[in-house]
Amino acid sequence: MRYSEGHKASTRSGIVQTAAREVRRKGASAVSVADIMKAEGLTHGGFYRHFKDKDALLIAAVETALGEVGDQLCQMTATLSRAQALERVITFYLSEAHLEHPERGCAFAALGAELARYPKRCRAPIARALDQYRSQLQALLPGKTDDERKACFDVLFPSMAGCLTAARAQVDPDRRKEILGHAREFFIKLFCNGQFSLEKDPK
Amino acid sequence: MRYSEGHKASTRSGIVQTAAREVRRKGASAVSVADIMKAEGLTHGGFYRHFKDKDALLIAAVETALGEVGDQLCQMTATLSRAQALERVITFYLSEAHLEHPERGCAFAALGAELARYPKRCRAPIARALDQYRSQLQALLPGKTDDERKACFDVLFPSMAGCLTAARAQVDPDRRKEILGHAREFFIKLFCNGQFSLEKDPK
DNA sequence: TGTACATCAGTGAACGCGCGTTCACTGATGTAC
DNA sequence: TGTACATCAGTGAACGCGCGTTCACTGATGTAC
Repeated sequence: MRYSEGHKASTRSGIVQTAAREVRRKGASAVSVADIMKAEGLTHGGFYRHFKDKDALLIAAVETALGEVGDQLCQMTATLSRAQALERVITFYLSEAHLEHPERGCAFAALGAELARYPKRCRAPIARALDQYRSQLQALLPGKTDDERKACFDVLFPSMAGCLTAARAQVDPDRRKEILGHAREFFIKLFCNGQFSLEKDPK
Repeated sequence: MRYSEGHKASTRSGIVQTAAREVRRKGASAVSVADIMKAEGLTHGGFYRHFKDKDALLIAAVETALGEVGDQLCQMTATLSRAQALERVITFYLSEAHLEHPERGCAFAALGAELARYPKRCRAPIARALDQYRSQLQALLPGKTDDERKACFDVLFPSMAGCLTAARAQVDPDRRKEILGHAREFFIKLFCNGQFSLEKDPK
């Protein structure tokens, strides 16, 4: 059968969206090409009309997942002052919703160390996507220059991701919330209540 | 053939050691029972004389890996004051040696989100092992009570692990070191140069 | 002391399974003439 | 306008492969008598 204009692009986009969700939920190695295609109502054979191989899908999925959350964070803080924006970002990132729904959340938190173990060909595009995530979000962070804001990102986001992951690694719901609470309290106090200055020490 | 006393225990221990290393290097799903046994000079069939299944090995490997690094951190700080110990811990955790050698480092940093996706039966033992890691290391952390030190662990270790993971996810060596440097500078400044107090606000 | 049997860590062929990937095929529609 | 052919997203059987797990077997040594 012949399909309408844009049909192929929309199929591809659906595959990527589903992959972005499932990869965050189960990890890259636990997600199969056939599962993704089935979720889209297709069969596995057609996959290779859209992607060279599974690695290409993984790259697209991670890029999409990071972009989605980046956009979401920018949107939800668009009308806020920088100080309010930062508190909003931290509160959202360390929220119970984010804890319970890795499949809709930050891909770095969901995949973490897996990203560093992807096949060689995937590493560079993924590293680039992470740096792009930083570029997108740096405007929300404190610092007088872009370099300072970037340095802030390099610490704040991976740190929050680590705490979120630690909470997710726990089983007991109270313990999960406890870790998240400790982290939220810490980062809010630190970055929003002015107890710590990120400025360089005058040498 | 019949083996000397303690032979079985030492074989088992060798399997666990190798698994602890390889799991941190490649991730749990990329390590096969056959590979581990081969590395021990054995064949895959004998594995089931030592472990019920692969999950049981994973649990033992994670417990062992966490315990090793916990012991190492305690030993290297045994003769130091608490302030010196904390700086030593941060410097070691965020060192380039740790960056480049996940297979000998912190299992939480090496496995991260994977731990939260292990088969159900593994989750509780692993969560317990993580809490034991915290109990072992809390004495090195600032805080007036055990609860305060535990809360400090809940933030500091996952945060450092997240930053280490972010560095490992990068490809360019300079960028890897840059992230690690930002994190080291931040945590040292914060916890060792007294710019931030972890005490609760008096309400 | 000698003999028959029990033990049990380790062997390696075999199993069923799910995976990524390939490929001949389908069939509705566009296009050339 | 009608006909023959080209296009190409999607199908589903088939492939080779590596995996976790099972199991009948091995063989050196311990033990019972």
